[in-house]
Amino acid sequence: MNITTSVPADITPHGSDYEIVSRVVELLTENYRDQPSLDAIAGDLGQSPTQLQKTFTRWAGLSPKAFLQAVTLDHAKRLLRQEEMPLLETSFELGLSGPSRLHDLFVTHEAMSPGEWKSRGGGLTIRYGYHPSPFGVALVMVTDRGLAGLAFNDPGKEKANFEDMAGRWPNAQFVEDSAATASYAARIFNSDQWCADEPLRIVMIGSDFQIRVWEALLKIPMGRAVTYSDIACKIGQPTASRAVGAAVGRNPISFVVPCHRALGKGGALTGYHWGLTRKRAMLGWEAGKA
DNA sequence: GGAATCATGTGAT
DNA sequence: ATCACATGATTCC
Repeated sequence: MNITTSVPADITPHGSDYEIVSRVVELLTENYRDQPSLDAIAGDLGQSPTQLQKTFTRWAGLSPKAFLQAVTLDHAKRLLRQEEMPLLETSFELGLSGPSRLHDLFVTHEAMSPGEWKSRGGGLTIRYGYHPSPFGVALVMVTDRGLAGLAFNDPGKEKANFEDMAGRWPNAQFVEDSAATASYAARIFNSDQWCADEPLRIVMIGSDFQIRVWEALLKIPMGRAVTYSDIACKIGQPTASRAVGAAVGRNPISFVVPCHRALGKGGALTGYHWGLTRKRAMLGWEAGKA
């Protein structure tokens, strides 16, 4: 099969594909040692093997088997080793003024001033909405300056999820307005629309250190990965790898700021705020697009 | 080898 | 001050 034209087929009306897919991913990664057959997995999930195969491939652009390979330690190490090109070398100064191509979807970013950060979102109006995505239902948050937050719901955790996000800017005012967020959602999850004509505007609300880390993440191209300590070096604090981990984990705009491309030094997937399974899913999904 | 243990920077309390 | 971390390197068995 060839290029999956990331049409809405990827994005089912109720995001139910992801729920199936995520369970497949779980099963595969938990038991990859005994190489479970497609039939066995399908049996566990109460699906027909062919149906499952089809759903999965439509979603990822990869067969379950190829997917498993793509999130293997081996592959992750390869992603890391490709470190040759400028990658993070490209100076920050260059990226900071005016629109520039950071990330595969074109992104311009803007950081909140320290004062705005200290006010913890005071005086800020944040509009939010829920939209289907390849990784489950996405919670999208925007300000008039651009995209401020992106999170993913697990079924049943919606409330905790919202509070997690809203709690980051306790003094902001939140208004449900999915009309305002819909265009962002559509744009983000259709790789077709990752083009330069109208860059995606995001606004980073965070401490100085966090913003430096998130900027570094934006420079990781699709299908590549870096380690936490790489990032630490690039922001000029080689011993701060652990702090980097904490900052990465605090990134409010998951996926757009590709926090899923940060791996442990040995290539192992370490943690992910929205669940390790989802991190694997994202990496596999990208492998299918690349 | 693999578990236990440190050194470590940041941000929240 | 103190604590929890999406880390990483070192040191024991």
